[in-house]
Amino acid sequence: MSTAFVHRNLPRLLLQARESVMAHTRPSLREHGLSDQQWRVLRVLGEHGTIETGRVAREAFILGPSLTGVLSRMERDGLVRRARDAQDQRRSVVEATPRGLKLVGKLSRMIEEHYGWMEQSLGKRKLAELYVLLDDVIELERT
Amino acid sequence: MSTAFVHRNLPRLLLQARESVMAHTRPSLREHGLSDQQWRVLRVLGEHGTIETGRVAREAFILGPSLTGVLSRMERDGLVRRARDAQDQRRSVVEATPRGLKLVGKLSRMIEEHYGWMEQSLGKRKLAELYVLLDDVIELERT
DNA sequence: GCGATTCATTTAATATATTAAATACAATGG
DNA sequence: CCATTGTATTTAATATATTAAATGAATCGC
Repeated sequence: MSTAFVHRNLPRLLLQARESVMAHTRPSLREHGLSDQQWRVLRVLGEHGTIETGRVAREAFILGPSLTGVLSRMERDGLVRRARDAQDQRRSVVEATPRGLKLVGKLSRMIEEHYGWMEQSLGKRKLAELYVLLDDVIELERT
Repeated sequence: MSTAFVHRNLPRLLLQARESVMAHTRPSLREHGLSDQQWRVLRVLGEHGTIETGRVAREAFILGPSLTGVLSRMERDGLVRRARDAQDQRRSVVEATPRGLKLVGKLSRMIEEHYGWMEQSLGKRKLAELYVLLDDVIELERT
């Protein structure tokens, strides 16, 4: 009406695209009692085994203070175990419990199937292009 | 370590890309006392004038219950004004105050400059391609 | 007109995000 | 060694997200 925006709303588009992808995954996560963040943490633990919480925060893209709560709830639910790092008492390390690991396996298979579906419906080529463009945008920040 | 993911983490990439873009805008928003969500709302109001809160929710990509709180804090801060819709008493309508509109103008100019910078550093062509690919991904959900 | 249904928004309860400040430990220089 | 400085995590306070349920108003069929 009054204010004119020449360009499209890129942050909003990225948010919408993310929601669109997660719309397929989320119901499965919820069925297993996982929040988006808990899944991100679990996935990182599945890839790395026992690791420092600081690294979990970076890889799962969750800020420290949020991670504190996420991990304690996951501990409460028997998905992870925490301990102080023996070498450096400031740090703490986390690992998935057997139950947590089982969940990662089950859900990651499901998600890989989803990628297969996306490659078919969107095209393997386009998906690869998207990865490259997103990497480029992410790189811009480091400038 | 144990679990193997063949594909890249698309939701995470989209999240990172969004953060990367917002990293430029956010400091200006905060200087003016705005949260990300408040800016999204303000931007919508700048484009549409007086509109129903339901539409604000859709366009700003904020769920109803969250919007309730966002709007009351914005009202508290003198950025918007709310009223019941005369025709349909279930709905409520919002509009930006003069102060809110002034902010939209100032920040939208700043943001348009940012797009100019992105077009230069990333390339106008690539940015356009990204828009198309994101639209495609968003379309997938409607299938 | 009236009851059932539908629709828009809000309330409630819990989880997560954000920023600043606190804590607790480690590394370092003098 | 000890005081200083730096680092990892947590606490605190407020804002937002998420899901279900409640409220209040419109609509529909009869």
